[in-house]
Amino acid sequence: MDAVETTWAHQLREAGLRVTRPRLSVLSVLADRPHADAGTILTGARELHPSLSPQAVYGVLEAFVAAGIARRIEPAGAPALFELRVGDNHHHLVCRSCGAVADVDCVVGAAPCLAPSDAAGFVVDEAEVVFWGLCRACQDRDRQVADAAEPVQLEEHGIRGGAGA
Amino acid sequence: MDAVETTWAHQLREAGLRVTRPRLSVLSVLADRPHADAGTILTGARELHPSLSPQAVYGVLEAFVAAGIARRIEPAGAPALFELRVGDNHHHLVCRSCGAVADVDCVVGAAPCLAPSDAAGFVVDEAEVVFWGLCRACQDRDRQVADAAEPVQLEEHGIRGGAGA
DNA sequence: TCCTTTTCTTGACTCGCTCAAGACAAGCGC
DNA sequence: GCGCTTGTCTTGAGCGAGTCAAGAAAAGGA
Repeated sequence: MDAVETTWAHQLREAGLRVTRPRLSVLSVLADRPHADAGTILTGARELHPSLSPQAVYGVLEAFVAAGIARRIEPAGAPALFELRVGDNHHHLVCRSCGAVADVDCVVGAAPCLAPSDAAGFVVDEAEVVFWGLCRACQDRDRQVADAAEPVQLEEHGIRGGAGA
Repeated sequence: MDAVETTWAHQLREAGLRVTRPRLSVLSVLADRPHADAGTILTGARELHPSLSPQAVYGVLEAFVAAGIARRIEPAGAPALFELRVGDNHHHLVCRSCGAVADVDCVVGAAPCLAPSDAAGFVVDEAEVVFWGLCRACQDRDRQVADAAEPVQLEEHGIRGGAGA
Protein backbone atom coordinates (compact mmCIF):
# COMPACT_ATOMS: atom_id res chain seq x y z
CA MET A 1 0.00 0.00 0.00
CA ASP A 2 1.52 3.34 -0.99
CA ALA A 3 1.32 6.65 0.85
CA VAL A 4 -1.92 7.69 -0.86
CA GLU A 5 -3.60 4.40 -0.02
CA THR A 6 -2.44 4.72 3.58
CA THR A 7 -4.17 8.09 3.77
CA TRP A 8 -7.36 6.64 2.29
CA ALA A 9 -7.22 3.67 4.65
CA HIS A 10 -6.98 6.10 7.53
CA GLN A 11 -9.94 8.07 6.17
CA LEU A 12 -12.02 4.89 5.86
CA ARG A 13 -11.25 3.85 9.45
CA GLU A 14 -12.05 7.38 10.65
CA ALA A 15 -15.48 6.96 9.04
CA GLY A 16 -15.97 3.63 10.78
CA LEU A 17 -15.54 1.60 7.58
CA ARG A 18 -13.31 -1.41 7.05
CA VAL A 19 -10.40 -1.05 4.69
CA THR A 20 -10.84 -3.36 1.70
CA ARG A 21 -9.33 -3.58 -1.76
CA PRO A 22 -12.61 -2.76 -3.53
CA ARG A 23 -12.97 0.38 -1.44
CA LEU A 24 -9.42 1.53 -2.08
CA SER A 25 -9.90 0.87 -5.80
CA VAL A 26 -13.07 2.92 -5.92
CA LEU A 27 -11.42 5.75 -3.98
CA SER A 28 -8.54 5.71 -6.43
CA VAL A 29 -10.88 6.03 -9.42
CA LEU A 30 -12.90 8.80 -7.77
CA ALA A 31 -9.73 10.75 -6.98
CA ASP A 32 -8.70 10.47 -10.64
CA ARG A 33 -12.10 11.27 -12.11
CA PRO A 34 -14.46 13.50 -10.21
CA HIS A 35 -18.10 13.11 -11.37
CA ALA A 36 -17.76 9.49 -12.48
CA ASP A 37 -20.83 7.28 -12.79
CA ALA A 38 -21.06 3.76 -11.35
CA GLY A 39 -20.13 2.15 -14.67
CA THR A 40 -17.03 4.27 -15.14
CA ILE A 41 -16.02 3.60 -11.56
CA LEU A 42 -16.47 -0.13 -12.09
CA THR A 43 -14.35 -0.11 -15.25
CA GLY A 44 -11.62 1.95 -13.62
CA ALA A 45 -11.61 -0.01 -10.38
CA ARG A 46 -11.33 -3.30 -12.28
CA GLU A 47 -7.89 -2.23 -13.49
CA LEU A 48 -6.82 -2.45 -9.86
CA HIS A 49 -9.12 -5.27 -8.78
CA PRO A 50 -10.25 -7.33 -11.82
CA SER A 51 -12.80 -9.51 -10.01
CA LEU A 52 -14.76 -6.53 -8.71
CA SER A 53 -18.53 -6.90 -9.17
CA PRO A 54 -21.01 -4.15 -10.08
CA GLN A 55 -22.93 -4.78 -6.87
CA ALA A 56 -19.78 -4.27 -4.84
CA VAL A 57 -19.35 -0.85 -6.47
CA TYR A 58 -22.92 0.10 -5.62
CA GLY A 59 -22.37 -1.12 -2.06
CA VAL A 60 -19.09 0.74 -1.69
CA LEU A 61 -20.53 3.96 -3.10
CA GLU A 62 -23.57 3.73 -0.84
CA ALA A 63 -21.30 3.22 2.15
CA PHE A 64 -19.16 6.22 1.12
CA VAL A 65 -22.20 8.45 0.72
CA ALA A 66 -23.62 7.31 4.07
CA ALA A 67 -20.25 7.93 5.74
CA GLY A 68 -19.90 11.37 4.16
CA ILE A 69 -16.81 10.43 2.16
CA ALA A 70 -18.51 10.83 -1.20
CA ARG A 71 -21.46 12.76 -2.56
CA ARG A 72 -24.02 11.53 -5.04
CA ILE A 73 -25.36 13.85 -7.72
CA GLU A 74 -28.09 12.94 -10.20
CA PRO A 75 -28.50 15.29 -13.13
CA ALA A 76 -31.83 14.78 -14.88
CA GLY A 77 -31.69 12.14 -17.59
CA ALA A 78 -28.30 10.78 -16.58
CA PRO A 79 -27.16 8.00 -14.25
CA ALA A 80 -25.98 9.01 -10.78
CA LEU A 81 -22.50 10.56 -10.53
CA PHE A 82 -20.21 10.44 -7.54
CA GLU A 83 -17.57 12.87 -6.30
CA LEU A 84 -15.21 13.01 -3.34
CA ARG A 85 -15.67 16.74 -2.83
CA VAL A 86 -17.97 16.92 0.17
CA GLY A 87 -18.42 19.21 3.11
CA ASP A 88 -18.02 22.42 1.15
CA ASN A 89 -21.05 23.85 -0.52
CA HIS A 90 -20.79 23.82 -4.26
CA HIS A 91 -23.04 23.47 -7.28
CA HIS A 92 -22.71 21.92 -10.72
CA LEU A 93 -22.60 22.97 -14.34
CA VAL A 94 -23.91 20.30 -16.71
CA CYS A 95 -23.44 20.30 -20.48
CA ARG A 96 -26.70 19.54 -22.32
CA SER A 97 -24.81 18.07 -25.23
CA CYS A 98 -22.11 15.78 -23.82
CA GLY A 99 -23.13 15.56 -20.17
CA ALA A 100 -19.85 16.96 -18.88
CA VAL A 101 -20.03 18.19 -15.29
CA ALA A 102 -18.00 20.97 -13.68
CA ASP A 103 -18.00 22.29 -10.15
CA VAL A 104 -19.00 25.86 -9.29
CA ASP A 105 -18.25 27.31 -5.91
CA CYS A 106 -21.24 28.56 -3.98
CA VAL A 107 -21.02 32.28 -3.33
CA VAL A 108 -22.97 31.92 -0.10
CA GLY A 109 -21.09 29.00 1.40
CA ALA A 110 -23.45 27.43 3.90
CA ALA A 111 -26.34 25.08 3.12
CA PRO A 112 -29.06 25.79 2.23
CA CYS A 113 -27.57 28.76 0.39
CA LEU A 114 -30.98 29.85 -0.89
CA ALA A 115 -34.37 30.11 0.73
CA PRO A 116 -37.59 29.70 -1.24
CA SER A 117 -39.82 32.77 -1.41
CA ASP A 118 -42.68 30.70 -0.01
CA ALA A 119 -41.89 27.30 1.47
CA ALA A 120 -45.50 26.05 1.35
CA GLY A 121 -45.15 24.45 4.78
CA PHE A 122 -41.94 22.63 3.89
CA VAL A 123 -38.90 22.61 6.19
CA VAL A 124 -36.09 23.12 3.69
CA ASP A 125 -32.63 21.82 4.50
CA GLU A 126 -30.93 21.92 1.14
CA ALA A 127 -31.10 23.93 -2.07
CA GLU A 128 -29.72 22.03 -5.03
CA VAL A 129 -28.65 24.19 -7.95
CA VAL A 130 -27.80 22.82 -11.38
CA PHE A 131 -26.70 25.13 -14.18
CA TRP A 132 -27.54 23.77 -17.63
CA GLY A 133 -25.66 24.91 -20.69
CA LEU A 134 -23.03 24.04 -23.24
CA CYS A 135 -19.43 23.30 -22.36
CA ARG A 136 -16.55 24.91 -24.24
CA ALA A 137 -15.72 21.77 -26.25
CA CYS A 138 -19.31 21.40 -27.50
CA GLN A 139 -19.50 25.10 -28.36
CA ASP A 140 -16.32 24.74 -30.44
CA ARG A 141 -17.60 21.62 -32.15
CA ASP A 142 -20.90 23.34 -32.98
CA ARG A 143 -19.11 26.31 -34.48
CA GLN A 144 -17.07 24.00 -36.71
CA VAL A 145 -20.19 22.12 -37.83
CA ALA A 146 -21.98 25.42 -38.50
CA ASP A 147 -19.03 26.71 -40.54
CA ALA A 148 -18.85 23.51 -42.60
CA ALA A 149 -22.57 23.35 -43.41
CA GLU A 150 -24.60 26.52 -43.00
CA PRO A 151 -28.15 25.46 -42.15
CA VAL A 152 -27.68 23.78 -38.79
CA GLN A 153 -30.21 23.97 -36.01
CA LEU A 154 -28.86 24.41 -32.50
CA GLU A 155 -32.03 22.80 -31.22
CA GLU A 156 -30.56 19.37 -31.13
CA HIS A 157 -28.72 20.19 -27.94
CA GLY A 158 -31.79 19.96 -25.79
CA ILE A 159 -31.49 16.90 -23.58
CA ARG A 160 -34.72 18.21 -22.15
CA GLY A 161 -36.97 21.13 -22.82
CA GLY A 162 -38.58 23.03 -20.00
CA ALA A 163 -38.60 26.62 -18.89
CA GLY A 164 -35.48 28.10 -17.49
CA ALA A 165 -35.25 28.61 -13.80
CA MET B 1 -66.00 17.43 -26.76
CA ASP B 2 -66.71 19.90 -23.95
CA ALA B 3 -65.55 23.49 -23.61
CA VAL B 4 -62.33 22.57 -21.81
CA GLU B 5 -61.44 20.01 -24.45
CA THR B 6 -62.12 22.54 -27.18
CA THR B 7 -59.63 24.89 -25.54
CA TRP B 8 -57.05 22.10 -25.33
CA ALA B 9 -57.69 21.10 -28.92
CA HIS B 10 -57.05 24.68 -29.94
CA GLN B 11 -53.83 24.74 -27.89
CA LEU B 12 -52.63 21.53 -29.53
CA ARG B 13 -53.29 22.88 -33.03
CA GLU B 14 -51.55 26.13 -32.10
CA ALA B 15 -48.50 24.06 -31.22
CA GLY B 16 -48.67 22.24 -34.54
CA LEU B 17 -49.87 18.96 -33.00
CA ARG B 18 -52.79 16.86 -34.11
CA VAL B 19 -55.73 16.55 -31.78
CA THR B 20 -56.13 12.96 -30.63
CA ARG B 21 -57.97 11.24 -27.80
CA PRO B 22 -54.75 10.07 -26.07
CA ARG B 23 -53.46 13.64 -26.07
CA LEU B 24 -56.68 15.09 -24.68
CA SER B 25 -56.72 12.38 -22.00
CA VAL B 26 -53.16 13.15 -20.95
CA LEU B 27 -53.91 16.89 -20.87
CA SER B 28 -56.92 16.21 -18.70
CA VAL B 29 -54.87 14.22 -16.19
CA LEU B 30 -52.11 16.83 -16.12
CA ALA B 31 -54.62 19.59 -15.48
CA ASP B 32 -56.01 17.60 -12.56
CA ARG B 33 -52.68 16.56 -11.10
CA PRO B 34 -49.68 18.80 -11.54
CA HIS B 35 -46.38 16.94 -11.01
CA ALA B 36 -47.68 13.52 -12.12
CA ASP B 37 -45.28 10.82 -13.29
CA ALA B 38 -45.77 8.78 -16.46
CA GLY B 39 -47.37 5.88 -14.55
CA THR B 40 -49.89 8.10 -12.79
CA ILE B 41 -50.70 9.81 -16.08
CA LEU B 42 -51.22 6.44 -17.76
CA THR B 43 -53.54 5.23 -15.00
CA GLY B 44 -55.53 8.47 -15.05
CA ALA B 45 -55.71 8.69 -18.81
CA ARG B 46 -56.96 5.11 -19.07
CA GLU B 47 -60.14 6.16 -17.27
CA LEU B 48 -60.89 8.27 -20.34
CA HIS B 49 -59.23 6.04 -22.94
CA PRO B 50 -58.91 2.43 -21.66
CA SER B 51 -56.81 1.07 -24.52
CA LEU B 52 -54.07 3.67 -24.03
CA SER B 53 -50.57 2.17 -24.08
CA PRO B 54 -47.60 3.22 -21.94
CA GLN B 55 -45.61 4.01 -25.06
CA ALA B 56 -48.33 6.34 -26.27
CA VAL B 57 -48.06 8.25 -22.98
CA TYR B 58 -44.30 8.58 -23.38
CA GLY B 59 -44.78 9.74 -26.95
CA VAL B 60 -47.49 12.24 -26.03
CA LEU B 61 -45.45 13.65 -23.16
CA GLU B 62 -42.36 13.97 -25.32
CA ALA B 63 -44.41 15.80 -27.96
CA PHE B 64 -45.85 18.14 -25.29
CA VAL B 65 -42.41 18.93 -23.90
CA ALA B 66 -41.00 19.53 -27.39
CA ALA B 67 -43.97 21.79 -28.21
CA GLY B 68 -43.62 23.72 -24.96
CA ILE B 69 -47.03 22.65 -23.65
CA ALA B 70 -45.59 20.67 -20.75
CA ARG B 71 -42.40 20.71 -18.72
CA ARG B 72 -40.46 17.70 -17.52
CA ILE B 73 -38.85 17.72 -14.09
CA GLU B 74 -36.68 14.93 -12.71
CA PRO B 75 -35.97 15.06 -8.99
CA ALA B 76 -33.00 12.84 -8.10
CA GLY B 77 -34.02 9.28 -7.33
CA ALA B 78 -37.55 9.60 -8.68
CA PRO B 79 -39.17 8.98 -12.06
CA ALA B 80 -39.73 12.01 -14.28
CA LEU B 81 -42.67 14.26 -13.43
CA PHE B 82 -44.65 16.42 -15.82
CA GLU B 83 -46.47 19.71 -15.33
CA LEU B 84 -48.45 22.06 -17.55
CA ARG B 85 -47.07 25.17 -15.91
CA VAL B 86 -44.51 26.41 -18.42
CA GLY B 87 -43.28 29.76 -19.59
CA ASP B 88 -43.06 31.29 -16.16
CA ASN B 89 -39.94 30.74 -14.17
CA HIS B 90 -40.53 28.70 -11.07
CA HIS B 91 -38.70 26.17 -8.94
CA HIS B 92 -39.68 23.11 -6.92
CA LEU B 93 -39.84 21.97 -3.33
CA VAL B 94 -39.43 18.19 -2.96
CA CYS B 95 -40.20 16.21 0.20
CA ARG B 96 -37.39 13.77 1.05
CA SER B 97 -39.84 11.49 2.80
CA CYS B 98 -42.89 11.13 0.54
CA GLY B 99 -41.64 12.71 -2.68
CA ALA B 100 -44.36 15.36 -2.74
CA VAL B 101 -43.58 18.28 -5.03
CA ALA B 102 -44.71 21.88 -4.67
CA ASP B 103 -44.09 24.90 -6.85
CA VAL B 104 -42.17 27.95 -5.65
CA ASP B 105 -42.24 31.18 -7.58
CA CYS B 106 -38.90 32.50 -8.67
CA VAL B 107 -38.15 35.88 -7.14
CA VAL B 108 -36.09 36.89 -10.16
CA GLY B 109 -38.51 35.86 -12.87
CA ALA B 110 -36.40 35.46 -15.98
CA ALA B 111 -34.27 32.45 -16.87
CA PRO B 112 -31.54 31.82 -15.93
CA CYS B 113 -32.37 33.51 -12.64
CA LEU B 114 -28.93 32.79 -11.22
CA ALA B 115 -25.47 33.07 -12.69
CA PRO B 116 -22.62 30.84 -11.56
CA SER B 117 -19.70 32.62 -9.92
CA ASP B 118 -17.37 31.03 -12.47
CA ALA B 119 -18.90 29.37 -15.52
CA ALA B 120 -15.74 27.41 -16.44
CA GLY B 121 -16.25 28.14 -20.13
CA PHE B 122 -19.88 26.99 -20.13
CA VAL B 123 -22.63 29.02 -21.79
CA VAL B 124 -25.39 28.75 -19.20
CA ASP B 125 -29.02 29.05 -20.31
CA GLU B 126 -30.86 27.67 -17.31
CA ALA B 127 -30.41 27.44 -13.57
CA GLU B 128 -32.46 24.63 -12.07
CA VAL B 129 -33.17 24.97 -8.38
CA VAL B 130 -34.61 22.17 -6.25
CA PHE B 131 -35.32 22.72 -2.57
CA TRP B 132 -35.14 19.51 -0.54
CA GLY B 133 -36.92 19.22 2.76
CA LEU B 134 -39.88 17.75 4.59
CA CYS B 135 -43.47 18.57 3.71
CA ARG B 136 -46.00 19.52 6.37
CA ALA B 137 -47.76 16.14 6.34
CA CYS B 138 -44.50 14.26 6.90
CA GLN B 139 -43.48 16.66 9.67
CA ASP B 140 -46.79 16.01 11.41
CA ARG B 141 -46.49 12.26 10.99
CA ASP B 142 -42.96 12.35 12.41
CA ARG B 143 -44.07 14.33 15.42
CA GLN B 144 -46.81 11.78 16.12
CA VAL B 145 -44.37 8.89 15.79
CA ALA B 146 -41.90 10.69 18.05
CA ASP B 147 -44.59 11.33 20.65
CA ALA B 148 -45.71 7.69 20.61
CA ALA B 149 -42.21 6.20 20.94
CA GLU B 150 -39.49 8.46 22.28
CA PRO B 151 -36.23 7.23 20.79
CA VAL B 152 -36.76 7.84 17.08
CA GLN B 153 -34.00 8.91 14.74
CA LEU B 154 -34.92 11.48 12.14
CA GLU B 155 -32.08 10.16 9.97
CA GLU B 156 -34.28 7.77 8.09
CA HIS B 157 -35.67 10.60 5.98
CA GLY B 158 -32.61 10.88 3.82
CA ILE B 159 -33.46 9.71 0.32
CA ARG B 160 -29.90 10.71 -0.39
CA GLY B 161 -27.01 12.00 1.65
CA GLY B 162 -24.67 14.61 0.29
CA ALA B 163 -23.67 18.08 1.35
CA GLY B 164 -26.17 20.85 1.23
CA ALA B 165 -26.02 23.29 -1.60
C1' DT C 1 -64.29 10.42 -49.64
C1' DC C 2 -59.55 9.56 -50.54
C1' DC C 3 -54.84 9.97 -49.53
C1' DT C 4 -50.84 11.42 -47.02
C1' DT C 5 -48.70 11.89 -42.80
C1' DT C 6 -48.70 11.66 -38.07
C1' DT C 7 -49.77 9.07 -34.13
C1' DC C 8 -50.80 4.92 -31.54
C1' DT C 9 -50.39 -0.11 -30.41
C1' DT C 10 -47.82 -4.15 -29.79
C1' DG C 11 -43.92 -6.46 -28.33
C1' DA C 12 -39.17 -6.88 -27.47
C1' DC C 13 -35.41 -4.86 -25.33
C1' DT C 14 -31.78 -1.91 -22.70
C1' DC C 15 -30.08 0.34 -18.74
C1' DG C 16 -29.51 1.59 -14.04
C1' DC C 17 -30.23 -0.15 -10.01
C1' DT C 18 -31.95 -3.34 -6.07
C1' DC C 19 -32.53 -7.68 -3.41
C1' DA C 20 -31.12 -12.06 -1.32
C1' DA C 21 -28.09 -15.73 0.02
C1' DG C 22 -23.93 -17.61 0.73
C1' DA C 23 -18.70 -17.12 0.53
C1' DC C 24 -15.01 -14.45 2.05
C1' DA C 25 -11.92 -11.54 4.64
C1' DA C 26 -10.91 -7.49 8.02
C1' DG C 27 -9.78 -6.78 12.41
C1' DC C 28 -10.57 -7.69 17.37
C1' DG C 29 -9.55 -10.56 21.51
C1' DC C 30 -6.77 -14.10 23.11
C1' DG D 1 0.10 -15.82 15.20
C1' DC D 2 -4.79 -17.96 15.55
C1' DG D 3 -9.57 -18.25 15.65
C1' DC D 4 -13.97 -15.97 15.79
C1' DT D 5 -17.31 -12.46 14.82
C1' DT D 6 -19.25 -9.49 11.78
C1' DG D 7 -19.08 -6.52 8.04
C1' DT D 8 -18.17 -6.85 3.05
C1' DC D 9 -18.08 -8.91 -1.50
C1' DT D 10 -19.62 -12.21 -5.19
C1' DT D 11 -23.07 -14.50 -7.66
C1' DG D 12 -27.34 -14.53 -9.75
C1' DA D 13 -32.04 -13.19 -10.25
C1' DG D 14 -35.20 -9.52 -10.83
C1' DC D 15 -37.64 -4.89 -11.16
C1' DG D 16 -39.05 -0.39 -12.94
C1' DA D 17 -38.45 3.37 -16.10
C1' DG D 18 -37.74 4.29 -20.40
C1' DT D 19 -36.42 3.25 -25.58
C1' DC D 20 -36.71 1.16 -30.25
C1' DA D 21 -38.96 -0.72 -34.34
C1' DA D 22 -42.69 -2.11 -37.31
C1' DG D 23 -47.14 -2.19 -38.64
C1' DA D 24 -52.07 -0.60 -37.78
C1' DA D 25 -55.06 3.19 -37.13
C1' DA D 26 -56.67 7.77 -37.25
C1' DA D 27 -56.35 13.00 -38.16
C1' DG D 28 -56.97 16.35 -41.35
C1' DG D 29 -56.10 18.59 -45.94
C1' DA D 30 -57.31 18.11 -50.98
